Amino acid sequence: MPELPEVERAARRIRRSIVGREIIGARLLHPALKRTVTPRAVASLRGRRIVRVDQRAKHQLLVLDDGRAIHAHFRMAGDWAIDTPDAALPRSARAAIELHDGSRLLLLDPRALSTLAILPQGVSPFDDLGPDPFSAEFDAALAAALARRRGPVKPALLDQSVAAGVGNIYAAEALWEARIDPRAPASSLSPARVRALAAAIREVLQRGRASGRRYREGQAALRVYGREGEPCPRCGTTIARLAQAGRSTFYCPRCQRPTVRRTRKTTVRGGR
DNA sequence: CGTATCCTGACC
DNA sequence: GGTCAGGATACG
Repeated sequence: MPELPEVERAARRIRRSIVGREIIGARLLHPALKRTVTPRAVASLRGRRIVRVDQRAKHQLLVLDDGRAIHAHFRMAGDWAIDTPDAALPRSARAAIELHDGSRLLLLDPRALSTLAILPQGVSPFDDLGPDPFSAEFDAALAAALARRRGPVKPALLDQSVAAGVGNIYAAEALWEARIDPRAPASSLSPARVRALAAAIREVLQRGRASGRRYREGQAALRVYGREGEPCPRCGTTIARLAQAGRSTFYCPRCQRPTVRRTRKTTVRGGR
């Protein structure tokens, strides 16, 4: 379930119930996690209090009272749940953290690709992230980053050092909004197109936040993602799909041209 | 840069 | 049985 709005919601949801609580026990429930977090590190959580939950892009930090932090990343399918230690563990439970107040925080992930790490004080995954789309410097930073990329724009948008928090769905949606071909070379976009793209990224993220529920293919909030074969909501042309860097992209072959230019008399600007 | 890889489950 | 999935990264 996690694109940025889901991660934001998940962090908010657990914040209320875990901040200020003391960890009385923690368990890893999947071999993939046991490979990356030592039993000793897990044991060291006992007795620590969670002082806050930080979240930036798709990264979450459960900050502990000794300065360390539990770093969580949901990858493709993670989520949090809160229950009690006596409840039956869901099949998708990958880690369990019991709290002093009798509640239990579960990392759920049917695919088991989520990651957990225990970070020493002073180490933050946030340091490697690019600008937040809602920050003041985003537009300029995006323009600079795209200008120096060689490949197509869509994979560039998924690079978290280019735009923090943009995922596969919203990259496709934003490109549709901005009428940019996902295959267009990143460095080929005009300043106006880049501005439109930056605004479109904010718009689709905002829409995702507002839509509240998880979105699924076929939901009205998504214009192109998962809609191969359906008509483009803007022009009626059949939505196409292609793979880039191993990820599916959906786009309108008509609205999203490499460059919207006509060779009649004068260059026609993008209007409808 | 693209591709393979980590996992499991849903769907054809 | 094969393909696909909202992510990130190691590698060629």
